[in-house]
Amino acid sequence: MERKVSLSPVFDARAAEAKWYEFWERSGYFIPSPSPEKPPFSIVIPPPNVTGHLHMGHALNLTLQDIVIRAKRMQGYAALWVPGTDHAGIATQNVVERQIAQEGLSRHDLGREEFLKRVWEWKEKYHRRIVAQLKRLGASCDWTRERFTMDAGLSRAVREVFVRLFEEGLIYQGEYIVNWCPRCETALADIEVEYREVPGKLYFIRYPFIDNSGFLLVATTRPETMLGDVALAVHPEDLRYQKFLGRKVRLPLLGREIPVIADAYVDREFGTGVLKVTPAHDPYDFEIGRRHNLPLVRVIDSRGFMTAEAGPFAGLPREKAREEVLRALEQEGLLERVEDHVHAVGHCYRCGTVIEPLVSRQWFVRMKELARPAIQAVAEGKVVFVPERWAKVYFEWMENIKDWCISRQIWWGHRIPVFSCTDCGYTFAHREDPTACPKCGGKVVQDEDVLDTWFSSALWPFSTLGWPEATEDLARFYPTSLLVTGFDIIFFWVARMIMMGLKFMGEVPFRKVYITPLVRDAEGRKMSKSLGNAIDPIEVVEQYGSDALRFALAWLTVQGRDIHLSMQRIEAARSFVNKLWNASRFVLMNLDGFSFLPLEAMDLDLKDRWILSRFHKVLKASTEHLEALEFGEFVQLLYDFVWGEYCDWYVEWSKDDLYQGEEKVRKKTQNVLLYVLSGLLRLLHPVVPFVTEEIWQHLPAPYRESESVMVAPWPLQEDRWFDDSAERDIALFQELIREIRYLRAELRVPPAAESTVWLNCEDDGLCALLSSHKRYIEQLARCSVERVAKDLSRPRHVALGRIRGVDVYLFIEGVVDVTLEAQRLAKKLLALEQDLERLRKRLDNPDFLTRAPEEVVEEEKRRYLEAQKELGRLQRLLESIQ
RNA sequence: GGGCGAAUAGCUCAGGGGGAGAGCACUUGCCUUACAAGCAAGGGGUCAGAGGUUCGAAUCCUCUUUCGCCCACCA
Repeated sequence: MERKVSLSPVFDARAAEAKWYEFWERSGYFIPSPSPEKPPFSIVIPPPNVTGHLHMGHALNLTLQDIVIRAKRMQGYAALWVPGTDHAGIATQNVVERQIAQEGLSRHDLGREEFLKRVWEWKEKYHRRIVAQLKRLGASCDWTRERFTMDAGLSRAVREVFVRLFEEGLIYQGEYIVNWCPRCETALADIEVEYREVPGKLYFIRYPFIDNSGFLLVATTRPETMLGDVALAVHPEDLRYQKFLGRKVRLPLLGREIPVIADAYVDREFGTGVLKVTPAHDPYDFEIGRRHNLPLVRVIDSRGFMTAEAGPFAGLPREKAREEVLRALEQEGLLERVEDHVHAVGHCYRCGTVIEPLVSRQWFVRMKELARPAIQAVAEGKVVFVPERWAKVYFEWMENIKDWCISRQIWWGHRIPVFSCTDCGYTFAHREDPTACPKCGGKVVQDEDVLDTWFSSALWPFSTLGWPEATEDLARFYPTSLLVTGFDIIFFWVARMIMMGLKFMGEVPFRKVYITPLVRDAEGRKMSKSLGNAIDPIEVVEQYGSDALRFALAWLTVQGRDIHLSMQRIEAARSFVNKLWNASRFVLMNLDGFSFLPLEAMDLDLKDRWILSRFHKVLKASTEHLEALEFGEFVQLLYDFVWGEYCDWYVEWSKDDLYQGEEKVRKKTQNVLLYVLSGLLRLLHPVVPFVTEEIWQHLPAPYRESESVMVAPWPLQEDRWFDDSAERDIALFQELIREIRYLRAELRVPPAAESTVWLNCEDDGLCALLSSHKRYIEQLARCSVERVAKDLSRPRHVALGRIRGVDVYLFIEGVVDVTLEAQRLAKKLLALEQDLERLRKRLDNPDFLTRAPEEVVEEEKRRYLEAQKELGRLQRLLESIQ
């Protein structure tokens, strides 16, 4: 069978990407095999925000998931990757609010229904965009199973979960102080608050006793909240203040009389040791207030403005109120001093606004009870974190878990399915929307709030598979096999999925959690739009191709360190893809007269046995790395093998056979080339799916084992191809070739000129090996090996080279520069002497001889003898030229 | 305040109890019929510092320094 192949010298990534993704999807390859004998392997995608755009973190995440899922598919699993998107409550609502703000409108102008209509429109538009971006990366998701956190099925799951938790008393409503974003105008969960160190001030304010017998000095960072003070507190054992307990002070500016109380929470060391208590605006003051039955005085409203309670400051925004309060205090001489003070201030994780702790009525989930089995499951290894250390982070949080505030005062999300009767006041959760009060038949109204977006995310691994229906998918693919996500959402998402999975499925949601590193820029800074250092993955795909990006990301993914992504690294990856492409072109362009031969039927020579040995070792090691989710090591091994062994040596040596070998030899080498290439394409396919598919499609049968590399079987690894002796021999040839190349380069032999070389070997075995394969040397060192013998005497006009066991005599034009020759050899001699010295020291140490393992001692002795022999020969060689 | 991670070539990083590695960058020479996104050769490092364990430490332990991250109720 003859094939004429003409392929461009540069891989056309763009054309391949469009062509092959469409082909794979059309062929149904992304859909897991229904065949029951195939074991299941499943991943659910961390659903990207529907209105978001793909950033490098996603690209990394998706690449790693795709690598695993593609490999598992080839390894014979029914591999399912469930795609989907998240409605991302606050984030999405904010985006749409900003958009309508450009029309001069607020959501309240539109009304709930109209506003939600706009969000849904937005969602449709951006959903298409994000899906298109996933596809460009090559993600082999099963799009027939795509889900959205607010689609009908998932909404049902959310409602089912809520109602069950409600009925079990695990969801409750209460009036508590919560983190409030005055810009988003909603409550936030504790973990949705980001604390940032900001330089601030500590203000020392005098609170005069009502009998004017002096004052207490209080330090605060938030003077405006003093308007809501209801007490001063000191530590009960603080001797400085005990005498004031029970007395009253006058609240500056407002004149309210407030008591001095004792509470152990107060830190005697901080400030003056006197704490102003503002239960309505500080979480810990709230607790103190409860303990002491103090009233709540709200001076800041839900939009961050001062309330009527703030007296003369009513209506001011909180920042302005601070200034005014300070000015007023100063005027009254009550502001004693101001100190610089750095402290952590909470910000909204969605919009960055400073959080205002406010008291409001919210829904909470009791977490302790849910957390207990989830802690146990991880402790027992039912869920394994990779890298392991993240389990510690998980435990730490879970063991100190607080109740979860799940209500949000926004419109975009799952409406809380709690209804109350306007007539009798009966409040209940319900799976369907009720038409009337079940108690009195009166009119019911639904709670206005929606659920935290993470509530629906927590159900993702089973809701996407059809729960609460008992679907086949659920039975087959739950628990899922692997979750790939970032450490930043271990609390938000991973922990909650484990809790909910155990609660509602009675089983963990995934067996393994792979925590990806963070993608940073080349300088190690977080990639962000504001820094302008973000590399847009889609732009990279446009410029370098999806394969290059995927390869670069996987290459950099090693345990225990963030990724520093640079364009240089992406270029290097692109170069590799092109290298693979060109090596394949070479193989495909040299298939004249090809016909298939099984390896067993071939007359394999040294280089063939070597490359097959190396291939099977690499196959074994790389497969193990992949199984262990060591992506960087997996990729590095293949990179080194493809470039440093297959291309640099085997392909080069094969040229003799292909260009001038007899037919039998040519066929043999064609088959070895194809055998290894076909294996490499399959090994590399999970990382670089497009280029491997493009090449695969050009492979001759039977190396193209299937209609697509995507559904080809993983290469079969066989130890019987391991051949240490061939590897040792080839290593010698490589060493020798490098020595001759080195001499030629040093002596400035014109690259086109062919050198004459004699090889003086120290034993017959070496002679036989080198002379029988002297073409290996001639091919790659551009020389003619005229003589290979033992005890060759050194001719005049040669440059001297030396590797273990072999003197190299390289014939040169004109006079030999003895000084240079001596320098070169002396360099080697020095290295050898140092080696010998180090070995001698070790062997002279009786402790080493007695305590080191025997094989180490033997090895060192062997090295010593070899080095000694080598040194002798080298010295004689050096003497002979002087 | 507690915890975690990192420090190795100019840069980005692998490795890991017994001979210092890669990519990029750099120097030199090559458009050699797969590839100049390439080929060949070369220079370059007290493996952060100090102790300790060990026959042997870049590697394990302790401390220190620097950087980064997470958690935490000092207003």
